Amino acid sequence: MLNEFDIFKDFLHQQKLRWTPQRKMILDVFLSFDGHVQIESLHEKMQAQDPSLGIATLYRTLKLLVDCGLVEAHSFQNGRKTYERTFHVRHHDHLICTRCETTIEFEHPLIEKYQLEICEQYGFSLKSHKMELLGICRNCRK
Amino acid sequence: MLNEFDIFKDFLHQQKLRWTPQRKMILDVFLSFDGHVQIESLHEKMQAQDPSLGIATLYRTLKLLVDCGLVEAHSFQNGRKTYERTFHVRHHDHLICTRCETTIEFEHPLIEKYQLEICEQYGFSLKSHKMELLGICRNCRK
DNA sequence: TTTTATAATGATAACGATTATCAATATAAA
DNA sequence: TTTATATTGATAATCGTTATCATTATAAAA
Ligand SMILES: [Mn+2]
Ligand SMILES: [Mn+2]
Ligand SMILES: [Zn+2]
Ligand SMILES: [Zn+2]
Repeated sequence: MLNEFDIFKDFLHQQKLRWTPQRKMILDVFLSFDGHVQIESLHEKMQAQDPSLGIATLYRTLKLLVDCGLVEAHSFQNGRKTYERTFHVRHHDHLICTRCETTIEFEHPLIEKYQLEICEQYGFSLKSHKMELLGICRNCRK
Repeated sequence: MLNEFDIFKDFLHQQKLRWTPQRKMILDVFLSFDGHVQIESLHEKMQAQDPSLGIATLYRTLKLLVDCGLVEAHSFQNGRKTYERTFHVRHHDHLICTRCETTIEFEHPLIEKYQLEICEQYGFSLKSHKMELLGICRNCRK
């Protein structure tokens, strides 16, 4: 049973790239978080474990993880990206509260189906999609 | 019958802001474009009409136009924003070709309906949404 | 029509997240 | 081992957008 580390290793090998202690540690740290993570949090935790690790390597590795399909990058609100694991995680879209920045995850099979229909209609080959519903969450409405 | 200029003027007045020749010209130039416009195009056309007009004012005015609801700002691909008029233009979402950056506009009433249902379910007050389908367009697939 | 309070302007410096650069080092295949 | 080349960390650069600030323009009030 393949886990994320094996998948990443295979990907690197296929691309003639190399498996390094830095990449291992970054994947390790990334997986220790749940949900949406920001570079800043990853960097802090990394620094705690090994202060010699540079932030450029963190950015580079995250990009590789996205390329190999283990991670999804979101550009929600404030210009900062967030990262989310996708391996053994169901696809979903997001409700985003513009007041407290909380996100709620949801999925709707019919919306996904209609998206495909629309693409067919225009001869479009769908690779991915982004759907964000922006508003005020239950808590913030009180 | 109100047009964009009247609406903008009213908005400014409500907010105790001022109607200036620069704001008039920027709205004028903006409306002379169809579809999605980038700052760069607006700036070029502005410079042609009046080279003394500064780019800071362009950014500031676009932001006001978004605030008053006449314009929608998109952050599609490369970090650059595009602007689109919304007055007397039906709401729609976008198919975006990641190869040639062409966009196709579409609307799907049921998708919109399900979005509302999801929000109700989570006690969420929906303000706006963003839905982008990314892939390869018919032309680029050939 | 002045006066007056304050909003707007243009030039340009600053911002800030991400990328590029580069010399030193590490990896892995031969 | 050797060797080709990928990777690293430090840091400079990028670039669209904002903030700053002194000067000027607007519009309501007098
Ligand atoms: Mn999520
Ligand atoms: Mn559009
Ligand atoms: Zn909230
Ligand atoms: Zn295309």
